[in-house]
Amino acid sequence: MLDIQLIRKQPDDVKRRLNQRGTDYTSVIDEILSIDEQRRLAETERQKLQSDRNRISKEIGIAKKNGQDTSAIEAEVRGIGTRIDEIGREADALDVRQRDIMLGLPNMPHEACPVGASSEENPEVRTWGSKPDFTFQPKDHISLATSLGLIDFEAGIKISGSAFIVYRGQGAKLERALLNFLLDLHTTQHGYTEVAVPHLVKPECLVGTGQLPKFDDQLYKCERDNLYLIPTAEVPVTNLHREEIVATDKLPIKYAGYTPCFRSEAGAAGVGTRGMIRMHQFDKVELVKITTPETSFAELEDLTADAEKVLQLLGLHYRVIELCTGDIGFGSTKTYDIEVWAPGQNGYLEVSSCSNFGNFQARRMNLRYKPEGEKKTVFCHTLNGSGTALARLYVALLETYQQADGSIAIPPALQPYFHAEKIG
RNA sequence: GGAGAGAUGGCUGAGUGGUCGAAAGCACAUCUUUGCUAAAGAUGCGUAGCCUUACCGCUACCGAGGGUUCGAAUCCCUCUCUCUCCGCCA
Repeated sequence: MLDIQLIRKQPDDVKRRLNQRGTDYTSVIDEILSIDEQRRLAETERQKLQSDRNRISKEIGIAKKNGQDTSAIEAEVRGIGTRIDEIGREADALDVRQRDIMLGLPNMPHEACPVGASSEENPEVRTWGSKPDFTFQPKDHISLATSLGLIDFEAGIKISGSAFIVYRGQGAKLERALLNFLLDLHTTQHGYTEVAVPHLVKPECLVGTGQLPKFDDQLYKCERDNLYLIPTAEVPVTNLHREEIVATDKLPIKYAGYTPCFRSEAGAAGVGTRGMIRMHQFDKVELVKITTPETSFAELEDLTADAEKVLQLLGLHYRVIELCTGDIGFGSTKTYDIEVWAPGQNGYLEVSSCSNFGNFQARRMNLRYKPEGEKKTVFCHTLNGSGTALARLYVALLETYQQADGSIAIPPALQPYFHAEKIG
């Protein structure tokens, strides 16, 4: 959520920066300002009336003690009460309306965020490694995983429908090995605390991280219990500190957590959904940081490097791109995507998206800290990035390490977890 | 699922209709004094909003939401959560 004070003070600046996303927010900001002004007028009036009522009610109390008749003055206060109800309803309605609009408003891209209209204009920041050469025609992960019996695509469809898969045998073990490798790397080498969190969350958590109210159709919901399946561990992990004033010496807080992720992917069916590249359920290790405003952008660089380390250790070629203003996510102010090379796709797959949300999420979940020597609390900055998504990492691994005889080599870093040098 | 108890400021914990935003203690901050790895005293110390250049001031908040009343932490209703016991269960 944006700061209403900032919108009031620098509306043109806010409009300019939001409009860089490629949508015109001019009229929305004007509407917010108009509602805000009406709201404050009503609020001031209400408070004045409440003040009157408090004062007179106290006088009544005193008069009654002295045995005086107060019926006339009580009638007067009753009238004030009626007016408080009226003006109060108006103020509350305006407040709700203002909040609803504010919750639907995206974050402002950072000033340094590259301006662009779409993903076409995302600049490449750096690359690591190179595309592997094959002496044979490389296969894609679908045929590799099927012929080696690692993944049963039909079984996934049978029990849950399309875009669900079943890992079997060595295939299931490979997924488990990757998970352990990732969690161990981040917790022992990068200083993250491992957390295992619920996979079902209350709606307010999703409001906190920004998925609600706007992206309700992308989520699986358990209607009867009013709980949602998490689309990413970002939601429960960041919300661990919702409504808190965290101690300054605890910052930065760094969490690594594995969870499955559930996404309905409404409207995403069709192109690019074959195999295991886009699924309704996939595993992911997520990195989350809660920091002070001063350090968040440096922490973003570190977080991205932590995610890159995964691909480096596994020997997978990748590139890092920065998302331009037209492609950046709803709550983010700056985002790096890490894309791994998948030979069977002849293309790059996004395995991590590392973002700094500034205080956008912190405002929504009221997450603050009190700086040393300051009286006022300040909103924290929140960051997260995949470290990394498992399914696409799995794809890149199979396709990169496939051998001429159809087997899959296991990179050395993963062997202590997989307990074998190859599959097949 | 059944029965009971509870929810007050960073913590402990008073407060059952009228200067209660809330006693007291602890913790914390500043200062003073005595001194030496501490003690005593003084003062301050919740959050948010409105109004203000600022100061001042005002309003709301005692789990949440309604209600009664001139006036609610306090009375009534609904809900949520926590704890204890029973049942069921991986």
